[in-house]
Amino acid sequence: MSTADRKQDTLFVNSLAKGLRLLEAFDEEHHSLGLSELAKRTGLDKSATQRFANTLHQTGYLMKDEATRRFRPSHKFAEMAYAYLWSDPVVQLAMPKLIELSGRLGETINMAELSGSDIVYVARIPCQRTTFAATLVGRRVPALNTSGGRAILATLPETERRACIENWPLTRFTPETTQDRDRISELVEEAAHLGYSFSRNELILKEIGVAAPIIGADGRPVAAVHCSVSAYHWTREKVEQDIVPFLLDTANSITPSVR
Amino acid sequence: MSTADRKQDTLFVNSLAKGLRLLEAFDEEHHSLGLSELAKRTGLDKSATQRFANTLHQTGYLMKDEATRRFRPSHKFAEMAYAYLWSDPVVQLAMPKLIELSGRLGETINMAELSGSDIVYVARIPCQRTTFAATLVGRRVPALNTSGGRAILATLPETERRACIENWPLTRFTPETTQDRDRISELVEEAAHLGYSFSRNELILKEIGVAAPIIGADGRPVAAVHCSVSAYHWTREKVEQDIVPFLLDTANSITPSVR
DNA sequence: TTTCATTGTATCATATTGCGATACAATGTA
DNA sequence: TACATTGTATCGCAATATGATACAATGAAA
Repeated sequence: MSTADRKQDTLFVNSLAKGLRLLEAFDEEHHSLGLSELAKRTGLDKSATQRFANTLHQTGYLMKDEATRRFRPSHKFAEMAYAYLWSDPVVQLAMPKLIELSGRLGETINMAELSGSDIVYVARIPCQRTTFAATLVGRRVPALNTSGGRAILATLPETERRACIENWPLTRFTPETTQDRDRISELVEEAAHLGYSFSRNELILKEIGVAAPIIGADGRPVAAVHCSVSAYHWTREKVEQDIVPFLLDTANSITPSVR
Repeated sequence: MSTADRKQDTLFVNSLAKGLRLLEAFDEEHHSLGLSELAKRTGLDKSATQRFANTLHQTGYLMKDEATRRFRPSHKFAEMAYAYLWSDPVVQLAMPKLIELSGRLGETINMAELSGSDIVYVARIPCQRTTFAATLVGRRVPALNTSGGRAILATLPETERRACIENWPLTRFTPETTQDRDRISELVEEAAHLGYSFSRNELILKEIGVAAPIIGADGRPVAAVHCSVSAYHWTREKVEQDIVPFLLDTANSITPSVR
């Protein structure tokens, strides 16, 4: 390796990086894990896994069930979201407006931010109809598969959004989740034209999603406000008439100032 | 150090533990930090801080503003809460019931769990009146200072709760926050008698809190359902008449089964 | 504008830490 | 009961992480 590479290496602490991989082994499908499962999911050596799991337990990040010897996330995981949400000025700015919108519409209201090729939900105001997964802050889903992601993409320069549509990953959440990149391109162009994005059946069957981008002071998108409703009770026309105007008003009022 | 101490030491990875301290340096008052501030807040050597910050940046946990050279939490912080919330069966069980209660009462509804001498909020259903801090999952506050904490304590055996009241820390959030342990003891005894806890002016002036414990299958408390309302619009009598019955019904319906 | 203080970056000799191989215990399954 | 899998404990050793240090960059005060 070159001198430049070597320079990078001496500022990188491998033990920390490996330990963080244990934290990332837990997700919506892996609530608790034993040492062997942790080693498998992280690709780490068994002894290393034992050391890192023990350290995370002693520092309070993992709880250990002494009977089953399985580890699970502790409250410290939740506390990290608390620190994140305080550090994100858009969240502070948006929260009261999202709550107001939720009160007005009586439907699920979210705010998501672009993160690589995904969006991450940073504010979630649930209603009666909201599934558990859809109530949780921190959920990450592919941008191309969501109205929120498409609303954000729609505000990027044309060549940039075209590259995103061609290259970013897709995931199938329902039998109807769109995997057709041409179709997604059409939907993003439509969103660029309308100023909001519309989706149906993407994450949940019979669920309509509509999202509007939040534009930063620099003209770049920073987030999207999203509303989801049941297709059993709503049509696109009704959504455009009764929800979209308020959604756009809310999104437009959440423009973060220059720091 | 004895052989037993040495045994413990070789399974503890200091570099990981130190790196985690950097993550914990961010909170509601520290949204972004430079290297010197990180070193101060963590007690780590300047070079170590540089290495850990660089590693957390490269692994995606911290974002770095190249202009100001300051670090801030990334979406990975929020994602950790997502993993935690899936791993906590009480949260999954409770969420729809809390949403229903919120719809019925139109006020702020939370669920908090005991964590050491604190409570940590793991579900938050805000309303129009809710302050930003009170909308955030992962917030940690001293148990003795909150109706939720007292509701939980009230269900512990008498000697155990007495020890907690005598020893656990208190924090003053408002000029009216109770620091009188005798008074807290009275309030906890009252909660033991009533089955719910009542507070006023503790975290926010002119805010009334009322909480009911959620008891696990083993008879131990696991969490508390909490409602907060404005003292401008509510009295204790009115809360006891219009909120407490529904609060108790909700708390009683969230009893996690034996695993 | 200059000078000084503070913060950030880069480097290196070295000691200590963390590694991974291994043995054995405990638990689960057939 | 026997075997497979998982978890725990140990140790020799190489590589990592340490912290001291020098210097660059930036900010603040005179």
